[in-house]
Amino acid sequence: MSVPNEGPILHADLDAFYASVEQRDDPRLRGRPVIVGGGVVLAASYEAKACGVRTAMGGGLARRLCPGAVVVPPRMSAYSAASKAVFAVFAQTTPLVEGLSIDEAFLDVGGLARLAGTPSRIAARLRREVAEQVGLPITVGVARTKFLAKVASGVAKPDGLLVVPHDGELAFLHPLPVERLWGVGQVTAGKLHTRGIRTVGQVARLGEAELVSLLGRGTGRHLYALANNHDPRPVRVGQRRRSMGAQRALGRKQRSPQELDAILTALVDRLTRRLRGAGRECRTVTLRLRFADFTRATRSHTLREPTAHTETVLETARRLLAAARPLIERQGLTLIGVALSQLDNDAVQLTLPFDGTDAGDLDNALDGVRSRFGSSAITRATLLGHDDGPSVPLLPD
DNA sequence: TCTGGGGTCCTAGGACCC
DNA sequence: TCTGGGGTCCTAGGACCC
Repeated sequence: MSVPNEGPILHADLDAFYASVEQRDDPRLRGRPVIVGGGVVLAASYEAKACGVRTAMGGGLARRLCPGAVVVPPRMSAYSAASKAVFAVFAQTTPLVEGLSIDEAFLDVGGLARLAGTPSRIAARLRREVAEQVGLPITVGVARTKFLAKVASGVAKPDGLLVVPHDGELAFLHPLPVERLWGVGQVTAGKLHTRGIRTVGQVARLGEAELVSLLGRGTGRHLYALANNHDPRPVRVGQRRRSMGAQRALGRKQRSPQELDAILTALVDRLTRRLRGAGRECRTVTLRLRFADFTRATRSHTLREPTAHTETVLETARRLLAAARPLIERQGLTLIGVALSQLDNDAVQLTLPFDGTDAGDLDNALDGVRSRFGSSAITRATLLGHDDGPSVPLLPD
């Protein structure tokens, strides 16, 4: 579903989301550096960011950089409740909301002008309502296109509001460093830097052919369009998830095949449960591996028929793992993950099981018990004695 | 800085079909 | 015997984002 790109578009982005929720819920944390997460930083408050603490940083380094920081364990249910409340405020503003992650969304407010005032008034009210109703700071960028709105919110952070006027788009965009462009990460920025290109304006002065030869067709064309301010993408409502994954870092420790199988089983168990909970089925099962030297590999298999059955997915994942055994023994394994893709809607089951047992019924029975008594109520025999660790959803920043 | 977890999209080669 | 062009699907890798 999409709507015509009339704009203006708001990009609303919660600031240091997990850390802000912690500061909201515990007044003692306000104004202090807060780090969410133990072994690795899941989120840092702006006070902690000022010391150089960044998301995904190791916990040890973060503590050295910011000895005064309060480190708190993540409370995922609190964050997802806060996210729901914020998205409810978005929905009060306009039905045309495209969620990007747990803490970020585009809102198309074109056509609202007569009812709700100018875009900047709408954005200011949105910020006020999120503050009053949910108690969290949020930054909003306003522009004619999604890309410019997103760049604007990035520039305005934290707790800011920035409107890019129609007649000031290039003046806003061109002085910015190339890293501000959506889709420019370390690799692309590095390639541009070696050519002496540091600003968006310099990118815009290159020809499309030149960018394509430097960066490849996909990235080259993408950057050419963005730097020249061509972003026709409309706000899309009701986008469905295209894949679902779960992974687990293993550290340097050697794992026995039995241990690996137990971890794999736990990952598949968790994933297929989520899959069924969402009423979806998958066709492709991908095994993700990371080795001791931090290189990665994937092995995948596509099934003839879509499935949401734990045993079917597990069998496929086990075969992929078995086939990768020599690779793992050579390279050493530091992470194992499973991703499910080619997701379909769960069709009504028309086929009857030929042997009188229905794997789906067993899955549903197990899911039911778990949702009533918690996921620890039923544990596979192979998992006893192994801790699968907590599951962590999308990072906020 | 010895390094989470969950996603998206793009590219390229090979198999297979017409 | 040597050979076209086009399309789709699958697999694997890579860059990037939050």
